[in-house]
Amino acid sequence: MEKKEIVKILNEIGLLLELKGENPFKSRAYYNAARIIELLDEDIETIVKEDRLKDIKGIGEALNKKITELVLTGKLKYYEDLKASIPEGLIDMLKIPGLGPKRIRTIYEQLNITSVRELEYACLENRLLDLPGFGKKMQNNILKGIQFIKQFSSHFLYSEAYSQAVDYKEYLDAANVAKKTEIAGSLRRKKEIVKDIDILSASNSPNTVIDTFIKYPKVKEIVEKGDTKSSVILEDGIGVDLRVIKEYQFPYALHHFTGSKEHNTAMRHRAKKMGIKMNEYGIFKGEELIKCLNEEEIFFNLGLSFIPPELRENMGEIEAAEKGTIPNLVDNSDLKGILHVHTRYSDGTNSLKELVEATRNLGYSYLGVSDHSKSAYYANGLNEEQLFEQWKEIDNLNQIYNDFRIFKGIESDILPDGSLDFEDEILEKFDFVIASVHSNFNLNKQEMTERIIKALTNKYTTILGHPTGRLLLARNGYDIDMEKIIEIASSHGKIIEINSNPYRLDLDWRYIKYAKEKNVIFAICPDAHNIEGLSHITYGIGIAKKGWLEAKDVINTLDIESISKFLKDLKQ
DNA sequence: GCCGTTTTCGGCCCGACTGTTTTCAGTCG
Repeated sequence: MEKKEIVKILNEIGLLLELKGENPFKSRAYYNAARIIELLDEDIETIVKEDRLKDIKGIGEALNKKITELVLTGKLKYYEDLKASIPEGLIDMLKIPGLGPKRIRTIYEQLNITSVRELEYACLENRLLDLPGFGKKMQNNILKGIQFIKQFSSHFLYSEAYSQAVDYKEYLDAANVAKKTEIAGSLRRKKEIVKDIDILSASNSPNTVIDTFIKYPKVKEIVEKGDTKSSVILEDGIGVDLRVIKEYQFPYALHHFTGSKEHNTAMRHRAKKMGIKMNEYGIFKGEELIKCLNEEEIFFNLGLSFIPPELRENMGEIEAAEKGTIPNLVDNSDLKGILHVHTRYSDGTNSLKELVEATRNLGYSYLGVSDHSKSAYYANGLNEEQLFEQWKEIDNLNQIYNDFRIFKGIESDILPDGSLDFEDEILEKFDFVIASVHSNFNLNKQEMTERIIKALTNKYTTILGHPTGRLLLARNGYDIDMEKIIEIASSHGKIIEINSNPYRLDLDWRYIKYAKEKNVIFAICPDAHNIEGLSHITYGIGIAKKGWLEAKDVINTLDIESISKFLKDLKQ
């Protein structure tokens, strides 16, 4: 059984136990185990077969037995029984804001309601009013919550949320009501998908800040308004939380509200072991505050070097900070050039010359052009004749600039049988070849993996484009064995793309870290279809950071001479 | 259900807000 599936089942058991009203620490043990399995670099089946599961901290006798049963038989009786004992609809109810396991249990036990739709009717009939702990307001909120989840999906792309957050922050800054305001939460950690926007302000008069906060013109609904905290929903459905603290508390609160929850939990455990209490208001030795002017000093007081927000996912960053091995993360300024753009020759909207000028004006020293190949008829892919025409134009432009170089590339479709889209005599003339899947997504896992591996091991392939093929919030990636593909990329010296398009952000950062450990090299590419698209590269940088990448791991941090040589050597 | 320099039981991270109460439970982050 697949790791992903095991993780899902363990999490679901945790949830079901909560709904059953079991010991909360018991369900936490399952959540914890799910996370441990999720972060395993090694193949779970191997671990189980070698009976090493029980050696992992957090997996005891009972979980060892259950996970082993799952991995070996693909089933778990305990889970089946548990699931059968609880109506499915109760899990859906958890999506309603303000409803947690306890209240759902009450609703189920007292009113025998088993689905969101039934719950909605019950609210309209005022049947919740008589339940213990419920009242008119609660019933209204549940109704509103049901409307809300009907109307909006609960997640947003990083790029969308980030631009909303920046606008909100600018509004607050302009109002000049707080001494400091920062965007925190998953946005600060640059997660590819976020649930809401977290904003943190420092002020001695929090009410003024909150009053200003809720008057933001784009606010559609005020969900909560307290003395230090407020939540609103914006017109486009995204929720925004504001916390106001005192100025001296700002670094502690910034760390706290940046998260992740898992990182914070691990940090508090560490602090506790050192006799330090840690919360959003400070770190304390007994009652006494340990003064910190910034996050660096907080980490320092816990015996750690600074951990960049992008790494705070409890994926080994605390251990690395303890050892002083936090990587010097790649940054926008490290990039010397751009690869993977589309021009008007295929489905781009700017001319080659316009893109070259734009790239040059942004301070880069080279541009790798990669229009679609001939099979991509939907994207106006280039045939040989059009290709020769483009090469001629590139040659001419390369004569004009002495400080800038255009590389001839292609984004070649990976055909269903794994072959590339041109004959070898054409392929060998490119400076670089990006191989990407754009069709026949529904092959089974083995077929798809073999297809991609065949393309990847093609002599002329330089870069594997958007490796999982996912479209965030819209389409899951193809069914492939990514570990295997990463291993092949590593052993064949092939580059893996970090596609910076905000809908893709592909390769996923969780795999990037894994691939880096296998010595894979990356290219951070905008996949731009117009001049504005060049700026997407900054999202790719965020994801590269989350994958622990340094400049040396990224091919387009090389200067013109080095990358020319690198690309030439790859073809040998 | 897990864990152990307090080791086989008794803890397990912490605080704000809301809505319900009349001192607190539940939810959320």
